[in-house]
Amino acid sequence: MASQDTGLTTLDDLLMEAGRRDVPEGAVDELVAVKLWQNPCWFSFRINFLALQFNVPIYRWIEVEFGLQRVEFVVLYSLSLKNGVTASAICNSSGFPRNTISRAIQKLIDKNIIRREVDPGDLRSFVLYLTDEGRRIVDEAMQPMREREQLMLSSLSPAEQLMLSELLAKVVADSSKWPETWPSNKKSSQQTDTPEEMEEV
Amino acid sequence: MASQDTGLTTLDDLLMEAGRRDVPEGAVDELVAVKLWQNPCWFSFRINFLALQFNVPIYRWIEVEFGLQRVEFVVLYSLSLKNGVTASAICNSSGFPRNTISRAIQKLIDKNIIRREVDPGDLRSFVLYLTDEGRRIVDEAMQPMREREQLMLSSLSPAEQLMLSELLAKVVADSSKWPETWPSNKKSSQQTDTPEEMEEV
DNA sequence: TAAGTCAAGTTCCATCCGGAACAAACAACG
DNA sequence: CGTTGTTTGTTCCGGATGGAACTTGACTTA
Repeated sequence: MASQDTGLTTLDDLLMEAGRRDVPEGAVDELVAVKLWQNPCWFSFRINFLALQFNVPIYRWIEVEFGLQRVEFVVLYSLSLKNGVTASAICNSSGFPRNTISRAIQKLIDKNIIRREVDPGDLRSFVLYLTDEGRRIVDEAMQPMREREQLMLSSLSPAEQLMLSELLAKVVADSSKWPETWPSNKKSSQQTDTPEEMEEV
Repeated sequence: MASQDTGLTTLDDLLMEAGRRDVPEGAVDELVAVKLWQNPCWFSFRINFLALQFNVPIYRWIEVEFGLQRVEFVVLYSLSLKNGVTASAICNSSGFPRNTISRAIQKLIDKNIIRREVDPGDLRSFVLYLTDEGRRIVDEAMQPMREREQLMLSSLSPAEQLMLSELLAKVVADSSKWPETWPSNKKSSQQTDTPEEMEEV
């Protein structure tokens, strides 16, 4: 199933098993080990796993400490990096749908954490700004977030961290080329497929 | 706030801006560019962004094509990598909470995509197996998933992909050392909600 | 054996989420 | 100017989600 068993090691096998020998047996949970090293989709597993390892503790803490949902904090954090952006810009850079972002913005305005002004150049859209309270929250949240990141990266040397940062940046910078629907053009292989009426099941 | 403005370039600045010069101006959305290169939490942004770029199109397609939720497919995929595991093992390797996984398992059993048997060694837990139908679905889903991954990695050379795989594996393999609550040493929920001095640095 | 503790799964329920439809402002074009 | 189509943001609503409490089985200790 993986690759043809020719006895040769393919590039895919190399990619999949990369780093295996550096890790002692039993250092990770058994199913995690399988997902790491016998997984054709090694990349998506690794980034999803790491994203959750960051998000779950951090957003739980933010919820307890500041009473903010994950999406609300994403909006707040976006503004802390660049004040005066619109809701749609936050959507595009975060991946959340419009209505979810819209609701989060409403809540943040009610809580007096951000404010908005009509964009004079486009009466449909609003430009968002942090309030002093919003700035205070972000500043307070930043240190634990950075500490968690640094803990997660602490098994890598500074040179390795630099390499990882470069590689990930290169991949992200390529993202505008990827189609948003998938599989892109080919209509799903097997015949007799009336996409109109899949309601069943 | 970022680093002391000494005029020197710190390691943090290097990490944050890594790869910037390789990307032409305007190749990415403006706010994405800021989140990439002026973001103290560069690592969590990059992995979260990439995870969403993979998940959103793929899980939307899986939903349409097979009528499976994301969590259901995660269970299914886990079993395809290692048959005969328990619900709790899937929780630990995926990051979803127990009850969410439990519900997904129920639905998959109802749909005849997996089956379960009582673990003879521990009557509390069940051992899960793919049915033929489950195997068929995973086999059919695998190719588009791999294609999406490869598209996302296509800006990297094979050598760079190998390096990225090794670095991510090293980080994941270190994950058992990270505490599940954060910040680890500080007090928690019962707040004396006065957001005071301990955070000032 | 009985009590106490822990671990695996399940159920309850308030909340959250996102697809789809919608209103309003812009843009293009005759 | 109308007409038509696109973009921005909001609302509706059914289904999904996860924290907390609960049930049952296993393990520990006396």
